[in-house]
Parts: sequence; C-alpha cells; structure tokens
Amino acid sequence: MRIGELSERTNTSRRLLRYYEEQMLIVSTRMPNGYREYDERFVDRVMQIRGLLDAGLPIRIIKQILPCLDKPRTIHFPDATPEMLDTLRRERDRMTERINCLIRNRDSVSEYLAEVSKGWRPGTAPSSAPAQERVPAGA
Amino acid sequence: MRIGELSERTNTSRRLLRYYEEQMLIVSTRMPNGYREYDERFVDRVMQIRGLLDAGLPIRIIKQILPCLDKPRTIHFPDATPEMLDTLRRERDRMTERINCLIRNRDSVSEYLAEVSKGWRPGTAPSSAPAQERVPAGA
DNA sequence: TTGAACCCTCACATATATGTGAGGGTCAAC
DNA sequence: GTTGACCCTCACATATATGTGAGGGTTCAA
Repeated sequence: MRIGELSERTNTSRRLLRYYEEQMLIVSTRMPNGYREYDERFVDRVMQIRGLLDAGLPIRIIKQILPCLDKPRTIHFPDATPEMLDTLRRERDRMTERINCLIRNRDSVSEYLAEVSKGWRPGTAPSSAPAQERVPAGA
Repeated sequence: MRIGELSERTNTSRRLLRYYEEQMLIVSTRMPNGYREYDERFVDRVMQIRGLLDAGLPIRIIKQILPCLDKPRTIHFPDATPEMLDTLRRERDRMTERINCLIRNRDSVSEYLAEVSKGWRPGTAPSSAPAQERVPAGA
C-alpha cells in the first residue's frame, strides 16, 4: 500500500510516517515512480510504535526494543551485542517502574472517582464504568 | 526547606522545580528575603510528579489528576465539576491503555531476553563477550 | 570585609515529536 | 490536455520538558 492508506489505517499523519522512516523505526520500498510502498505488516508495526510512543518511550528506545517484538519471534543472535542486551534489561526494568507508577496513580484516580460518585448528589448518574484491570506485576 | 535541599532530595534541578511551580504543579511560600520555602510533603509530591512525567503523562494532565492523589484522601467536592470528572475518567482509561501497552511490550522484551540467554553460547558470560560482531544498528 | 554558597528573575538554547506549507512530480478520469 | 488526488523533498514552525547563563541579591563564616 502507499503512504496515504497506511496513514489512514494507522491514524498517523504522512509526515510522521516519513519521520519514523527517517528515524529507522520502519522502512519502505520504492515504486518505480519514487512513491513509498508498504506491506500489510506495517499497519501493526506502526500501531505498536504509536502505542509505545504514547506510553512515553522515546524513539531511540523504541528502536532498540522493536527487534524483540516480532510476532513469530525471530531472534537475531548476530545483532545482539552484550551492550544491547544490557540496554534491553535496563529498559525492561524502566518499563516495569513506569508500569508500577502508572498503576499506583491510576488506582488512586479510580478510588477518588469511586468516592466522589458515592458521596455525590444522588440525583445524578455519574456513568462511571472502569475500563480496567489485567495487571500482574512481574519482571 | 529551601529550593536547593528539595532539589537534592528529589534529584530534580532547581530550574525544573521553578518550572513546576510556574505550571502550578507545586506551590511555595516565600521567606522575607524572597527565597522559596517548601515543607516536607513536597518531597513526595515532586517525586510523584517526576514519576508521572517519566511515565509519559504531560504536565497539563498531571495537574488535573494531582488533586486525586492526596494521601489522606481529602476530596474537594466543590472543585469537581462534571467536566473534570469526565476528564478524569477518560484519563484513567488512557492510563490503563498505557499500562497494558507497556505490560505487553515489556513481556515481549522479557521473553526475548529469556530466549537469548537460553540459546546463547554457554561458554560466555552475557556481559563479557568479545564485542566483535556485525553491528548494523544499535547503541 | 571579603568570599563562598546560596537564592532571585529573565531570557535564550536544546531535544523530541509533530504540524504546515512551498515547489514540484505522477497518474487516472474527465 | 486539464484537473484532482495522490506522491516527493525540504525547510521552517510549534509544543513540551529541560539546560544554561547573565546580572544581581542574601547569608554566613573566616
């Protein structure tokens, strides 16, 4: 597909797709006329990138963990230097810290909302349906 | 305490503490000479802010959820407009999405690391191998 | 009384992720 | 063959979090 379709399907501006390519998070082949050509799996890939970005990871880190995230898990031994593995371990721990921080704070917000809706004027229905929970905490 | 001590105890530059104040995440009283004065609880408060920031939340959101995070849970009913509660609910859901995204990806990284360490040449300790291999992209 | 170690404000600089637009090709439909 | 919807590169603009430094007070101890 061309960049326009990928853009629509991932809800990501063309500008950003080109930026991610420049940052080497994704690649594209070129058609004879110079247009970028993407194959299907880039839809998921781009959405994964968006998710990580939204979760607060910077591009330079995403670039490093992206090779670990292939779905049929193809490990590239030659690519994994000990330095990269160390970085990966540190980053995994950092992600765990972020997760725990977010969980703690989200739970506080949830609690607050629960208490407010309990004590709130009983005439008004607060319509709060917690979209929550699926949280083991392991490293 | 003055800004220098808070800075050291929270590992946050003075510049940033002033910035957080300007953004109204924290407040300070002033001593007669104009120096900022903070009380103990700002140590935790600032660390909480740092955690949320590191987890990817922007300051304008942190500002909104901060009132829900007081430890002895003092709910300010008059402050909570229905709009703010809606924002809060949306933000809680957004945090949950981030959490799940981070968990998913962290688990993938963990898995990758586990598989690499299993399949690695058993003679070599993972952080002391001769660092001479093809390195196409990485740190 | 001088100097070190604090503090103040103000303002410009940087990095990162993103938007916007100019100037210009390609291609299919009318 | 013109039009409209695509695409390209390049470059400047914006927002956010942060660094850095100038120019200048305050406090305290040697």
